[in-house]
Amino acid sequence: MARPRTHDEALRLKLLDRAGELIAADGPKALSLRKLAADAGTSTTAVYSLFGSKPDLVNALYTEGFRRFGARMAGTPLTGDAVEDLVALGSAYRASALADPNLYGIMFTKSVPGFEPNEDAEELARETLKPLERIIRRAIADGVFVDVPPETIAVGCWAIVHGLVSLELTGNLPEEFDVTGAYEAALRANASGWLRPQNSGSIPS
Amino acid sequence: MARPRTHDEALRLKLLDRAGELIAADGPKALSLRKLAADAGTSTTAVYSLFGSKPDLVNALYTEGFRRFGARMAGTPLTGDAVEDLVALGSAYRASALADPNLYGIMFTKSVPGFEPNEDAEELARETLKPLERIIRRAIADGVFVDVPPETIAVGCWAIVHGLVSLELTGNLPEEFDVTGAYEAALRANASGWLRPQNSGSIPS
DNA sequence: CGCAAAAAATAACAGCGTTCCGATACGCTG
DNA sequence: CAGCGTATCGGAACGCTGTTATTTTTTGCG
Repeated sequence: MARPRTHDEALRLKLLDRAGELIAADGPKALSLRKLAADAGTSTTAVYSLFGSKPDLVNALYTEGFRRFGARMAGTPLTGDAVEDLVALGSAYRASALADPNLYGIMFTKSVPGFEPNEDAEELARETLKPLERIIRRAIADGVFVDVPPETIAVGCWAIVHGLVSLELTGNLPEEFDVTGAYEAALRANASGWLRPQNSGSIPS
Repeated sequence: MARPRTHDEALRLKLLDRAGELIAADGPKALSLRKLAADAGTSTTAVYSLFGSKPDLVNALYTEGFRRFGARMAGTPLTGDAVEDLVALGSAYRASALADPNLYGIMFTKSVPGFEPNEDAEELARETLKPLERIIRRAIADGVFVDVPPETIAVGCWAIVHGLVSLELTGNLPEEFDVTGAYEAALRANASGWLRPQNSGSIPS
């Protein structure tokens, strides 16, 4: 009845892969549909038939980014000590960002101007923060953390890791700064701030 | 000797003003030199003779943003209580961001793709964080905060306010979330985490 | 075998930042 | 006062972008 499609799943993956490379190498600005299509040996139309538009292509990258990010978070070994576990999750968060800074920009800092994630992608993104919530809920239930809404603490934890990573990636940290050390100290200080008074005896040096 | 210039300081201010409005209204993506020039009743060449390029124009916006931001920070009344003063500065930071979110994006989240602030602008930006450093240095000297490099604490404080504000501006906070309350609680928890043990008795509820 | 339909590639469109170039309008000089 | 030199300006042009329309190609079925 018609011509069989060659814009298949393989090409879709190839384009996604190459798009990731382009962004990782030279930032979101360097991702051009024309260059992308030329690199993949096809035409710009392929992107439109496979993804719909450039924002939709970015949405696919966003989703893939959160898949990897979620795997890192869910795969972080936990000890049961809430403060240490929050530090560990924060370190995984940072490692994920440093592994592909430009992908991180797409995921967390709206670095591609016209792009907004769709509902599915946002749901996936929210899902990746579940390990964080679990730790906090348990710590509150066990009386280790103060009894405030868990969202409050979760947002605070997310904020400090996101803030630290953003500052690091945008080059806003001082020269000759022990990033890893300061990062862990800041995470520990932040987490310790939510300890109930009788548990707050141990403060980092 | 030659034709007198009509691309003068007044036009420069007019362009900057209008550029700020365009960005504030529809985001950095909506700032087009052609539209800007047309709105100001001049030609695109004017922008190039007055600023040099689009990134240079954005640099002027960046500088103006940090001038206002610095005034807010320096004008925040302080009490001498380190934790409360850090909360106050953090609230001023948030107020500044909410007053013009898109300007905040230019200043702190590299929301204009090709733009990098020049050396003068970066120096001005660093200067605005001086009040933060002063508070921290005194708190360490007074034995209120633990004896770590002040940069470590400063970065931690900057990170949490930047992280919280970023999450708020990108719409990543939960629905029906008491932002102001959670913001202050998180700031207080973070600052409290740097208290020396004997001073850490009072934790927010 | 030819025809219709589906898919892919090419070309076109509108917009962008930037640069070039001809037109313009002034101050100095003769 | 006329005319020239020159600094300045505005419009047009260049190369790029994302997107859309059009044309070409390819295929299975009657």
